[in-house]
Amino acid sequence: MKRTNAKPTINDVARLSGVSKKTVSRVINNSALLNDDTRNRVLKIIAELGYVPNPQARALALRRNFLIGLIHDNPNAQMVLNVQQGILEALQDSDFGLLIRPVDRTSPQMLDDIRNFLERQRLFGVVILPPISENDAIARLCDEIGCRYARMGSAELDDARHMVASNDRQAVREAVAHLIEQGHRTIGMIKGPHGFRSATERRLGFEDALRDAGIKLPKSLTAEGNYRFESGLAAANRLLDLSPRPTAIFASNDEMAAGVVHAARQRDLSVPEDLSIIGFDDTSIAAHMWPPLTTVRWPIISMARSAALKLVGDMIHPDSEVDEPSMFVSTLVRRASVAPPR
Amino acid sequence: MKRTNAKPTINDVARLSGVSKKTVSRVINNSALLNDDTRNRVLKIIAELGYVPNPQARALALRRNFLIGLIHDNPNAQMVLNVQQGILEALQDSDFGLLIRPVDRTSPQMLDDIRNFLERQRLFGVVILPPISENDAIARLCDEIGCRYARMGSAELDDARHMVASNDRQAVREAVAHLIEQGHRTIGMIKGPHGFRSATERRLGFEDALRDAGIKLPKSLTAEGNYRFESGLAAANRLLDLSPRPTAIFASNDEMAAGVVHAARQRDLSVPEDLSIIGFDDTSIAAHMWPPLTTVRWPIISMARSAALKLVGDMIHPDSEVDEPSMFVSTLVRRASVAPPR
DNA sequence: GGGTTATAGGAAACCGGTGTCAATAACAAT
DNA sequence: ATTGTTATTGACACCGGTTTCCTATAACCC
Repeated sequence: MKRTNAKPTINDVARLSGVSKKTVSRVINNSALLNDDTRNRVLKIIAELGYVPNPQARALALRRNFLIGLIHDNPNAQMVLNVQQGILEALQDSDFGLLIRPVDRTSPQMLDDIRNFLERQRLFGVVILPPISENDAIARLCDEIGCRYARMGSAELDDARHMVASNDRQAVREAVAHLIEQGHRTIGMIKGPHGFRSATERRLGFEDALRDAGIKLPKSLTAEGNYRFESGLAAANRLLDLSPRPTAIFASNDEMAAGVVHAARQRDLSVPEDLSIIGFDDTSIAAHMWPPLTTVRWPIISMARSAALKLVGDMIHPDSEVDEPSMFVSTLVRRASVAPPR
Repeated sequence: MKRTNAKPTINDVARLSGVSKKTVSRVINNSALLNDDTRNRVLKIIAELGYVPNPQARALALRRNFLIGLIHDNPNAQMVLNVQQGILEALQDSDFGLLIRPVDRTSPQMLDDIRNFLERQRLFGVVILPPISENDAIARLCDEIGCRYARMGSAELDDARHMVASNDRQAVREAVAHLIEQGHRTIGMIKGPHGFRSATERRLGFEDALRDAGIKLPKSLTAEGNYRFESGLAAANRLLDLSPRPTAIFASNDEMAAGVVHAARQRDLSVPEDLSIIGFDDTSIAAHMWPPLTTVRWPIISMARSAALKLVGDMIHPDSEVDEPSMFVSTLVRRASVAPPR
C-alpha cells in the first residue's frame, strides 16, 4: 500500500468499490439498510485506501462539528489542566478534538461571546467548568442552540443528564471534623469568592462540622479569598493577627492553603506545630509543598472524563449503554500539615 | 434588529445588498479589487444582519481550518498551561480557535498520529512545545503537509521563521555564577532527561559557570531527573548522601527544585541555610513555595504568544508587518532559596 | 403469474463558502 | 473612431460530504 499524495475522497472509494457515494456514506455512518456483502466490500476498499472522511465536509453537511469545547473562567491553573486531561482521556481514540475557550465572567458580553463561539464552531458539545458552570443562562443557551453540554459542579445534581458533581459540603465537614478531633477549637476559615457555589458549599460544610461539635466561633474567624495564592496569604494574615490566634485554618482550595503556609512561615510559625492547615482540591502542589498538605481530594480528572463521556459516549461506544456516574465523592487525604495544637 | 432563528448566510447578504456571493466573499476577505461604495454597502448589510461566515464552509472551500493546534508531550503541567495562555492571548479577538493535542513521544505511531491530526483537521498551523519540538521529523511533516508551524525551543535559532527560542545556556551560567559568587564550591546539578535539548543546554550552562570560576567537580555531583517532582526528590537524595555534601543544588526545573526542598526538609536541612537551591522556569510554584525559590524566569508565556503570532500574525494584523521577536532572554529571579554556605 | 413490499443503490440537490475566468464599463492611447 | 488597458463584478464549478427522492431488483404473497 503506497501513500499517494492526494488523500482519497469518498468518490475514490465509491469508484473503486463500484458503488455510489451514497452507499459509502451509508457504510461510514453505519446505516442499517445495507447488504453485508456491499458493506464489507466497501470497508475493504476503505481500509486499503486508508480513507478517512473529511471532517470539514462532514461538519458542513451535518451542521455539526466533531469538536468538544471547554468553556472556563477558572482562577486555578492546575484545575483547568486536570480537566483538560480528563476530557482528553475520554476523547482518546475517538475523532473528537478539544477546543479551549476561556471567557471573562465579568464581561457584559460574555453570553454573546459564548453564543458566538458555539454557533460559529457548531460544537458537538461543551464541558463547562465551575465557577461559570453555575450560570444557568449558559445552559439555557446551549439548549436553545442545540448544543450538548455537561456542567461540572460542587453541589447536588440539578440535572443528572447535564451535570457532574461532587459532595464538597460533606467532604469539608469531614475535613474540619478531623481538625476538631485533633483538639483544635479555634479554627479559621478562608472562604472562596462570593457568589460561587463551590464557595458556599465548602463554607456550609465548615459550619456543619462546627455545629456537629457544638463549637461557636466569631465571624471574624472567617475571611474571604478568591482561590488565588495571594488572596490566601492576605486572608491568613488577617486571621493570624487575631487574638486568640487560630490554631488551625481550613482554606477552600490548595492554592490559598499554600498562601496560608507562606503567611505562617513569614511570622515564624511552624506548620503543623503552631498552625494546622487543610486545603481542598489535592492538586499537585499539595503533595509537593512542605509540609505535604492535608487536603480534600477532589476527583476532578474523573469528573471531567465523565462529563466528556456524557457528551460523546454514545458516539464513541454506540453499543454499550454506559451510564456515566454523575456524583463523585471527595475524600480527605491526610498528610503532614495537621497536628494537635500545642 | 431582531435575532432570527436561522443564521444569515452569504446568500442573504448578497441578495439584500444586490451583489453576488462572490462580491460578498471579497468584502469578507478584504480583497483589494473592490469599489469602496460596494464594499460599504455590503458591510452595512453584514452589520445589520449580524452575519458571520460559517467556519466549516470556509474550511472546506479553503482546505484549511481556522484552528491552531498545540502539540505537546510535556511533563510539566504548569508549563503547558502557560503556553496555552500565551497562545490564547495572541488569538484573542481573532477568529482562530485553539485545539489541544497531547501526543505520546514513546509511541512508534506518534508521527502517524500527528500526520493524521494535521491532515484531518487541516489546521491552519501548530505550535509545538518542547521537548517534542526538538523532533525534526515533525517539522518536515508540517512542511510536507503544508501546515504552518512554530517550534518552541531552548537553544539558538535554527530557523527564525519557524522557531521561538530562549537562551537557556547563558541563563543557567549566570544562575550558577550567582551560587559561586555567594561562596558555594560544592554544587550539585540535577539534569533534565537524556535526549532533551533543554536538558543539554542547561547542563552546558552549568559547566560553563564552573569553568569560568575554575572549579572542577566530580561527576557524582550530577544526577539526572525527568523534570518531575519525584525525580527531583530522588536525585536530591542521591546528591545529599554524598560526602562532602553539596551546599547548593541547581535543578533544571522548578518542579524538581521543589523535590530538592522536600529532600532537604526530610533530613532536617534548612533552606537556604544548609542548602541553597536554584530552579528553572519560574512557574507559579516557585513563588508559592517556602522559601520562595530563586529561579530562572523562562518567559514561556511571551514565547508562546510570539509563536502563535508567527503563525497567524499576518492574518490578524494584515497591515502591520510585525516582526515577532524570536529570541527570548531568560533572567535570574533572586528570591530566598540562596544564601552563603555556613 | 401478477401484485405488493422490502431492500439496495443511484442522481441530483444541498451545506456555505471560495476559485477561475469571462463580461462589462470606464478610460486612455493611437 | 477604434483599440487596448484597467478596474469591478458576476456566473459557475468546486470543496467532500449528507440528504431527498426515486428507481430497479428481488423476494414474498395469494
